[in-house]
Amino acid sequence: MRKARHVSNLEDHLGYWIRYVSNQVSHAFSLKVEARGVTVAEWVILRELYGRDSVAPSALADRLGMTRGAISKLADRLQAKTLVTRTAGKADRRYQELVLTAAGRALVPELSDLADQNDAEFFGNLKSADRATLERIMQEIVRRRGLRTVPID
Amino acid sequence: MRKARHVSNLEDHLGYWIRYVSNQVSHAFSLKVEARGVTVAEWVILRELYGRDSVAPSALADRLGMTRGAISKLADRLQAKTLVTRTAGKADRRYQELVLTAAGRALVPELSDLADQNDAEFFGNLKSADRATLERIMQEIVRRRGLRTVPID
DNA sequence: GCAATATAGTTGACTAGGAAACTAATTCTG
DNA sequence: CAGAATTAGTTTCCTAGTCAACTATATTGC
Repeated sequence: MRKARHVSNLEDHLGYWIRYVSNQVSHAFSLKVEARGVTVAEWVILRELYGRDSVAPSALADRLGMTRGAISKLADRLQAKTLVTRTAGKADRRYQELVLTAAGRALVPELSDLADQNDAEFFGNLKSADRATLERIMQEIVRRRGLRTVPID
Repeated sequence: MRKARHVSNLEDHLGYWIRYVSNQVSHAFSLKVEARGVTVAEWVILRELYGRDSVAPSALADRLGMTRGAISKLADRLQAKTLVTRTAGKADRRYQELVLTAAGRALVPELSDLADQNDAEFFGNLKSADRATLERIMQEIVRRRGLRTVPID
């Protein structure tokens, strides 16, 4: 007789539920920002540039946990949309200086509003104790695993 | 003088933290299953087929919230790995019958163990009250938004 | 019962990202 | 100070999805 082997259900895992919610939140947000002509990844870059004089692609790659190749292509797109400029560094010409254009600078607060809106849409109904618990647990997990990069996708 | 405009930080959003954790959990899981030669999406399909006589690709597409094109290609790969078979339906030849092979059937419990392991790795240290709260909140959000598909990516 | 319509699955064009090979600029070292 | 090693960014190839056009089968409605 075959040994009875336990096979857990997908829904038995907390990771399942978190991914579920995360995907929905991200997808909803992606619809919102794409109506403004940018992707979520582009939004994150714009947000990182906002309020800074200039940022090097490599710094973004490190901070966002993406490859330099990916940042290079993102910068291409953002430049094509005239939301950022890209110039060779003065001191060290290996580095580039990514800078928001006026259009980019104007767009960030609008996208930020969309982010606030999106978050409220999903989490606004939570009781504030639940909100706080959720935030604490997530941050605990992040801290415990010593993670460092901004999640993009 | 320019109007002061509030721009929220990325980390001000619960969605940010959840995506962060979700990405880490998924990525860790993906490394585990890929060491067994399958992707996360393939695992989800295998799990859906497990314990069922046969499932049609279209049913998977609906259930998993993926396009039929994606399922078609996934089925190609799973077939190439000889984990599933694909035969035209007897009654209605438009439908296919996806069925786990013996190898597929044997693999599912192992992958299921990896899923358990991965979940424990991230959430095992939580106090059980926190676990319960987290699960409740996530399910509440899912229920409130009337969502229905299994999250893949 | 046959044409119009609907449904299941496939395919090709496209997107976004990762990996690794590549180029250009800088720094290190002997 | 010249050659080696390092670093920043780009590019090519690959993967895994979506979307939309397409094929094949089944159903519907004169």
